[in-house]
Amino acid sequence: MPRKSSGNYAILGLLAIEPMSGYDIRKFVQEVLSSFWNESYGRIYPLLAELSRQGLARKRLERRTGKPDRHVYQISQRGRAELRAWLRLPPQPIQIRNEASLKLFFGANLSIQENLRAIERVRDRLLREKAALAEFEEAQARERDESDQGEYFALVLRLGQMLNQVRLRWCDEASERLERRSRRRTRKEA
Amino acid sequence: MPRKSSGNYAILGLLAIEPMSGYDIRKFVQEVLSSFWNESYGRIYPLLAELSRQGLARKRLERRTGKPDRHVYQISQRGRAELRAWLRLPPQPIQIRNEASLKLFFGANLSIQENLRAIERVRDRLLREKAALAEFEEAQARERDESDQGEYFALVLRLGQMLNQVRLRWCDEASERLERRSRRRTRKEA
DNA sequence: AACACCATGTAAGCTGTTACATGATTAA
DNA sequence: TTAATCATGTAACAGCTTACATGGTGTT
Repeated sequence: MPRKSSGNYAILGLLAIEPMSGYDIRKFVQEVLSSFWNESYGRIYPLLAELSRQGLARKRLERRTGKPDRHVYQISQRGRAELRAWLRLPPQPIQIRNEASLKLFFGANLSIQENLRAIERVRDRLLREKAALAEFEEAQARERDESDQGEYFALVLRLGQMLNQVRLRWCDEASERLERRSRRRTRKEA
Repeated sequence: MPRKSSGNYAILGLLAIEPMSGYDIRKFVQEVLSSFWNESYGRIYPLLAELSRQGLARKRLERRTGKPDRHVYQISQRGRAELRAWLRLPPQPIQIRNEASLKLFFGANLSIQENLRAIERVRDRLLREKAALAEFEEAQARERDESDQGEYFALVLRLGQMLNQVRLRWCDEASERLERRSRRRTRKEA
């Protein structure tokens, strides 16, 4: 049996937390998982249909007044079993494409000043992320969710915060190093 | 004009460091860039051909005795200009798929012990990465490369080390939290 | 002779994004 | 009525991996 792609299981895992629509899933992924996962609409809807066809999730129409109707998917017992089996497999290696790092690695092709500005922009992004993470933490603290799901959510949130913090520290360090180098250069030219 | 994919420029950037063959590029990416970038053979060779067709790199056959001949690509002046233009564009957002984090996020579907073992495996991977990074640092220190390229290499190497370190710290913290939770649970059952 | 590494390339097929099409509801 | 958000889906295309095919060279 060819191993199914992780996208299937990512969605199955979310349905195991609570029943969701495709729209919910997209939102959840963007808001909560974005620091280590992504799924687009173009994948979510076909994958939901497939999960439904395979009997791993059940689709039901939720009629609502005041808001558009929606298709809510609920994980089945077989779905949970498949999810657990997948969770036990060794994880695939991390896949990453960090264009900002790549560009800095090629920084020798630009001026030091341009690279300093690039690092500044990275820092801005990190500060915005930091604020978003802090909001999550507050929301979490307010909810006082003692469930297992709450615990694992807290763990990955903490990882996100630690990574964010260390990246910010790196920005400071890198800026300082480049500024020193820039000053050394000006002195030599004089 | 449709914006070309970053793969083109990643390869162009490597050729700007020194002339390389497809094989060299693959090796370099795996050894040096793997913490933030990846390119497979299936992309490298077609992209090299395209760069050559567009006049951004020149291909030449290097005949060697004692080793197989190889096709070495050298960046052209136009290639350097295109590279600089790309470097100045704002970077694409980070793309990441971290299956290990995703699985831990879904940890509530497994036992605490299973999740602890998963974290142990992550830690092992990180320790191996740490050793590889330390080797790089030593090689760097030995070379005493004072060029700009050496400086930018050192910067991204440093980022890699800081991220590795903080991830290891997170493993310790997460293990401790889960162990506490596990003990609390056993007490309650008693 | 076998294995490891060097070296180049292609084809099939999956993965994943983007743009498009469609329409409901709510608030300004 | 305009914009924002909620909501579902598809089609075209680009990105990317994997397996395969092929062959040279060096070491054990």
